[in-house]
Amino acid sequence: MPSEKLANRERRRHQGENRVTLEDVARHAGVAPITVSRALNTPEKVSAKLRERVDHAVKVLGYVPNLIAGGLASAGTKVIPVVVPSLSILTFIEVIHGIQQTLENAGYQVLLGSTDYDLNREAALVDSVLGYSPSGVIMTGLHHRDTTVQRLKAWGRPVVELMELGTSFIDMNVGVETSEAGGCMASHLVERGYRRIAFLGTGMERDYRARYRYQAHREVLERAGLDGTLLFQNEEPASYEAGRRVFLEALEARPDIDAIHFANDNLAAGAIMEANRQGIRVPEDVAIGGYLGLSLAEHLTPRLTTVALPRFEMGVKAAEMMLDRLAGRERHSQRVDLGYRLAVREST
Amino acid sequence: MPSEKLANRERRRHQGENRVTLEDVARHAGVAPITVSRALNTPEKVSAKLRERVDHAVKVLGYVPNLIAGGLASAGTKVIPVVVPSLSILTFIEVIHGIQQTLENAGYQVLLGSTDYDLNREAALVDSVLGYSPSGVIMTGLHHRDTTVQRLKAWGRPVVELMELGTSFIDMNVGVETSEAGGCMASHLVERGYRRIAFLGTGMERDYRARYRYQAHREVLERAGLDGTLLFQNEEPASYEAGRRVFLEALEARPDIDAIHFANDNLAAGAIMEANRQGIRVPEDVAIGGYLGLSLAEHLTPRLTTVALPRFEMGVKAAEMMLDRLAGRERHSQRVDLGYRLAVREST
DNA sequence: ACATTTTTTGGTAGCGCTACCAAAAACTCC
DNA sequence: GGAGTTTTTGGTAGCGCTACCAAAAAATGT
Repeated sequence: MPSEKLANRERRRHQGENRVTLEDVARHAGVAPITVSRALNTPEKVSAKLRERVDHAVKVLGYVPNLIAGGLASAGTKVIPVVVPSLSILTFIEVIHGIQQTLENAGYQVLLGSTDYDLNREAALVDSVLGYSPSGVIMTGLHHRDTTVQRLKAWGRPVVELMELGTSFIDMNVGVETSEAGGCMASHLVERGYRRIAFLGTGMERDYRARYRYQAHREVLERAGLDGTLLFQNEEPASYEAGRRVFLEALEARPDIDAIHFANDNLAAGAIMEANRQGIRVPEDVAIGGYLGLSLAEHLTPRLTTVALPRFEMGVKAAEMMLDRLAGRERHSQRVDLGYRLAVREST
Repeated sequence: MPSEKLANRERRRHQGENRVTLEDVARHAGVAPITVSRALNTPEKVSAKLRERVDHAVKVLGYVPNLIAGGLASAGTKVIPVVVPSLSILTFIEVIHGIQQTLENAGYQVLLGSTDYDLNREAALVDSVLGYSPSGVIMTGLHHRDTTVQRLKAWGRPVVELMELGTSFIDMNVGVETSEAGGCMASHLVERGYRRIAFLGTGMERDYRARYRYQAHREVLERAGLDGTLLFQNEEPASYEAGRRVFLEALEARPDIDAIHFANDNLAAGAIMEANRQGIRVPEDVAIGGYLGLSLAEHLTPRLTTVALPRFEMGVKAAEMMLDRLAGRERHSQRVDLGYRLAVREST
């Protein structure tokens, strides 16, 4: 025989938590709960007199809106997951910085996810963060598992994919033509008259964008009648030390190399610093070019020639595209090319 | 005269969303909704046979748990806000990396907040993120508005404050003795025999930890009978360029300086690279010490002497302390000193 | 075979807010 | 002053899941 239904008060959950709710604020202010909600969220719909009473009650009671309940009731939160392959690579850090600053200023929160270049992990992460009913998702790169693409398309809310540009993207795409950017450095080295140009990279097994750049590098060299297969790589994560090591490896294997195209500036910087220590003159003995545009590039001796990406701006733009979409504005194209810049300095 | 109550189906919200809910999964699997919830969250409480039916239904229907609803029902989410003063300073980036990796591996999500060294902004941010009913909060530094401290203490869930160690903290504290660390470099320079030692920093108006280190630097010098007031600073954000500039400023103002204690490695690296360009010999003409332990320090010519902080480890430890608390374990002290290390290299 | 205990499964009110519908109050026009 | 319109305020079911209580089934012991 079922027991009698408990009164609401008796059946209460989370005993002892005793948090102030919107209902408490409503009672204190002498208005309906929905008026408190309106006062906080759409104050223009509430008279000045009642707004004042509500604001006072909020202050006196120390009320903090429960965004979980609000999110459930309105089918969404002001959270934007940002999914990147790595948090130890400065590129993504600067992008995140641009995103976070722009979104936070617009009243949104960034949920941070890192896939470690693993598409299965990305798929699981996307499933997980969608559970928070975010307003949209910002993710890195155009390569995903089919399930991830399908899931996000079916989800139907704004998605920005950033870094490289492509012709096929889920919703919006912002970045640079990554192959073209790689080819740009190769062209520069060829135009400078170098003949035995090597490509040095690390972690390229996982970093397909670096592979694209090598591809483009190769094509440029072969079109110029040069050997594009001088490639030195390993799977170390990119670092100054990795750059130092792969640089020494390359010079030992092929002392005739007259220019090196590094997959990124960290590697290039490590090489330049090692060259300085060993009395190898850059660019006299070997020219060095990088990719990314780290600020360090301007301070090295010699200053590093690099292909500079607008990383922080990319983050800002991705966030702006997201916010415009969320606000129902269509100010941006769905595909935005931010362009890169060849910064020719002393190292070539 | 009020209209008749609408049937549930007729009164349904969010028309057209048509998302798969746990109830749909329950119907498909032929079990109660709570059984689906248990199968997903505490599978050991469900028989293997029913678990299989549930898992199959989840897959067939493409169900994604609504963590908002789950969070409301259970009075909490598996989200951990991480609040840092800046996303453009490598220190905090590496800490965030340690935190995020550890929490993500434990099934938690990081909500990222940046205060830009503004305690009012921090207060607003804390109020905002508490609205998501997070499991705990990780924040940077021990300086907060009184309202922030009161709010977090009243909240009663785990809070970790990281970076500098103190005697008064909200809940848990992990970091290093920041003054002692600053004094360490000063002692090193004094012991090395330098007599006119300057302290160079930027952004110290906002970065109280740097001020603490200057304070300690000063005390060490004055205890050694030396002038501790040789201070060169401005409010530029720390960068290689800022380091370059303040370095040149200091040398111009006081050509007799024989050693420089930089507030951080970015500044020190900028100075060393500029010294190289200008033919100023380090440490012969002027010795240089830094603070932080950037990997760049090991690659410069000369290699930089620095006080190294375990930044990534600090993040990992903060997250572990949080997770232990959340799991009801008391493996850690509430105050963990990670220690720093004086890395003596060529620049002194 | 039955009693007792343990394990598994289920019902439902409620977590806190808001979308939706509606009523009341205020304002404007004739 | 009353009719019509606009603005402001209110009631409540429901968003999706789960804590709590309870029932049913299975397992164990005598």
